Amino acid sequence: MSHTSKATERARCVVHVDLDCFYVQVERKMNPELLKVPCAVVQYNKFQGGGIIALSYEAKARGVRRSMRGNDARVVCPDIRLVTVPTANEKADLTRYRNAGSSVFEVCARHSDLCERTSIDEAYLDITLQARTLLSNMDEFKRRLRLSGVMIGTESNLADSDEFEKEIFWKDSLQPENNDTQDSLLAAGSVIVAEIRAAVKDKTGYTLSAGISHNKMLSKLVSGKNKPNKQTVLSSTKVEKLLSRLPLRDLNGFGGKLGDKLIDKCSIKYVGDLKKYSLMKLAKMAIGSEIVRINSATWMSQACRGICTETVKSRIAAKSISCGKTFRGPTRLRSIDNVKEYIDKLSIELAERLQNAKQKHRQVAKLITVSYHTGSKTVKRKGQEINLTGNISKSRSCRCPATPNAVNISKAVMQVLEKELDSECIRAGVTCLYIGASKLENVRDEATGIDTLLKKVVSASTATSESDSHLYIQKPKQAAKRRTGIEQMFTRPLTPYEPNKKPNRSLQAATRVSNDGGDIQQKEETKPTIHNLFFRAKSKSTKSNSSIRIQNQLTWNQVDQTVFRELPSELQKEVMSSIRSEMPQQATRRKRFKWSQKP
DNA sequence: TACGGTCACACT
DNA sequence: TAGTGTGAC
Repeated sequence: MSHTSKATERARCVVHVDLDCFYVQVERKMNPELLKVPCAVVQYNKFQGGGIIALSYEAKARGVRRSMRGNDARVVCPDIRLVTVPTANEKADLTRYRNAGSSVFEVCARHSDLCERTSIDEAYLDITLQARTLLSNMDEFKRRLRLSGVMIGTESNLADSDEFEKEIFWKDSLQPENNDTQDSLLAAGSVIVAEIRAAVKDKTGYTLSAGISHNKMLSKLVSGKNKPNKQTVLSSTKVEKLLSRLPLRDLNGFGGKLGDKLIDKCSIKYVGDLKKYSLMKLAKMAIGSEIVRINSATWMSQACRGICTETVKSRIAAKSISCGKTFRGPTRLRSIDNVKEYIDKLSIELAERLQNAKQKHRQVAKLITVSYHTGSKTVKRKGQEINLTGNISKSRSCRCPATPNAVNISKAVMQVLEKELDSECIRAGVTCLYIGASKLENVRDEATGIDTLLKKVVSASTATSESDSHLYIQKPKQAAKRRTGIEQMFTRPLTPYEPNKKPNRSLQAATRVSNDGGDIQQKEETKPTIHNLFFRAKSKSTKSNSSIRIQNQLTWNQVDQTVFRELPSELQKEVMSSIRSEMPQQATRRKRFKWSQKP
């Protein structure tokens, strides 16, 4: 990556924070006897000692693995301490971990520009502006650097790593003196992250690890490289080499069926191997009898080059709340009464959590969804049992009751289920029940006191900007015209570009699609799922044609210059060649300008 | 009949 | 929209 001042201006400092063996930390805080001994947190303990959901580093060192049951863990580590997750309403109750996580990310949110919680124990932070500010004052930088204990410019913590890792992962080994490098931004970021981690430790007692880099994908990739309780920096200069040797499945998004397919059918071993497929080849590439979708091809094409333009949002509250339970083996539910019994229990938990969301985040749900799995459906033909459908999984929704207490939720859910669960389903047995609340919207204050009225005014004037509040505020969604592939990646409507509105412009997130009213909606990055990467047999014939056809519709005027500039030169050439046939003269001028930045 | 309980999100 | 499926932890 070039170190032009333009690149430095655009560079972001994105952090991924990850709490170390979090459930264990929570249990240890409650019971210090568990400190420094091998221990694991298990869920339910009736079947083979329960399923392990968290492990201390001492237990990992003794050979215990997450895939083991509690009993297996005792075999390899006889003195392991097993702590059982509390239960409520006959199911595992994760409230204590959820709340502990919230306390951590509230601290993070107070200390960073943007904090986006992505799971019970992980979040992304964007500290670009803070890092830039720190970088602009070298004396201050050096003072805080000394206090933070961050080692700048030395290779450390890698004594046990192999030579390749030593070259790639430097723990905060960046040179901040040269203000014009992107690395200096990360160096300043390192100091800020160390301060945030110290604040979290101080306020909550929990330790976390962090990855610091220029985008979400890269920071997540390295946040676990020096666990526990350490942070790792990934310089942009090391990205290409790192990805060239990174096993494909290790990159976020490739860990599932997609990764398997690419490895099996295309002999791709490392992330970098994907680069040998051009964007167009990725789009047309056959994997078995299936074809990669073009919009996911663009995602892959960027990912294998270390490009990820997804922005960090400001949100620490969940967008949906759900709870459920599986009923394996003999516990499967075989009567509607039995189903109701558990829906009642789940409703108690959901109602409590909704109450909490209202108090804490002023959220109210609009939609209730129930989903269930049943066993196989079979019929008898000519005296033989024939399996018709295999397991069934379905979900149905209904409006959330105005007063979402347990009784009302259960009543609404059962109304749906009684229609849905026919005698055949009941005969097959229900193996899984989930209920959830979604479409969480920001509730208006209902009290009428003068202070509340004042608050209302304040919230109306400020709460529309996500960055002004750490609460997630649901914006009215508008149906965007869906665009795919290259068109989606490079086009933008004719609206003024606001360079300072966000720390960095996002590539696909910058794809703003005009709606009827001229409103703008941000289209987020396409996530690669096996579902959206491969055409299913039934839709193959029609959909593939429309996807591939997109390249012919692209014109130079639709190309987003800021997006184009960020692409590696080979991708730029590819895009150019795909539209060259209709290039107008004006475009030629632009083209020369662009090429001049990429020698 | 044994990797559970949750989340987010893409796509149709 | 509502429903289905994937992926991650």
